Amino acid sequence: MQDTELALLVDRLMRRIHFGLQARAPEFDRKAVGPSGGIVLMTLAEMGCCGLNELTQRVARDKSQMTRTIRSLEEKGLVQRQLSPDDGRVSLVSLTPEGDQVVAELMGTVADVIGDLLSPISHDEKETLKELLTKAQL
Amino acid sequence: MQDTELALLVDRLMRRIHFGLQARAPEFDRKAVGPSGGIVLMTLAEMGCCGLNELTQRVARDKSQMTRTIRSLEEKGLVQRQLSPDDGRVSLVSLTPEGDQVVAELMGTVADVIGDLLSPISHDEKETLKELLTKAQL
DNA sequence: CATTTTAGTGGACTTAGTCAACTAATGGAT
DNA sequence: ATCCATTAGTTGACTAAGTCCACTAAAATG
Repeated sequence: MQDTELALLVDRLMRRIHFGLQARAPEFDRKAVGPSGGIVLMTLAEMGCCGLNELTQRVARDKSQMTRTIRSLEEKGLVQRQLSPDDGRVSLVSLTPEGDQVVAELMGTVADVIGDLLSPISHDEKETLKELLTKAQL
Repeated sequence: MQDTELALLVDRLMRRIHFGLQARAPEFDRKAVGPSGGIVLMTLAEMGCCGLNELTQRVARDKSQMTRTIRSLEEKGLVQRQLSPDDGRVSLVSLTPEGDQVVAELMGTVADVIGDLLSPISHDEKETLKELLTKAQL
């Protein structure tokens, strides 16, 4: 019943990651992708080429918002789209080479920030945490 | 190095909780406190009476935003403030009886939503998750 | 075919976050 | 005491993100 605490813990952790990244944004976010762009880019790196809708589901955001985020990333040359040959409705999104590079930098910084934040727990505990969160989400 | 994944996992979980609550908001959020108000109320329940700044640190938000959130909750009669007798700068914030009640309903719904979302993992695993997240944050 | 779903887009609006400037109380330092 | 730096909180102006709804066009259903 008091799993409520979990919501607060997750929220706090998220916010702290956010703050950590924010502080270092000037150093690494040359393309000004911002938090939402960053999430999308990293997710895209994880999923490879995929439909916009699929991506939207994964990051659990509104599809209209995703349209705008992708457009912005496209304008920055980090992402490209092409119509699916199989289904004329879906537009497949993928990282450009430049996008790959931005993702790499981004991931480096994220890993740094998380490393700092989670320094109180051991490597094994981090793995456990990751496993649990992964398992929790289907 | 690929702790990056953790950021995505945490973000996703947060978003799913958010969606789950959003969907049920009409049923329980009579006071329209919204996500940010909800976080503050629950945190306040956890901390008891505390200074605004202390609260701001805990929820890891901007203090100017907190000023506004608290004012809104105050106008709804869910929260009250009084100047600290020890320090004329700090205004102590606490839940009103009505605030307590709103928090109780809110926590019920949050527990529900999290229960649904985390159904793939066992009770023990949930405890582990909570412990790890707690330990991770000092 | 006609109908319903599904993918994606656009508009209008609300909420939340950001950043800098400001007031006022406090805690030292001399 | 008094000057100075710090800390708590507030305000304003702005940007970013989320939400909701209506819409187009391409599948899928049957």
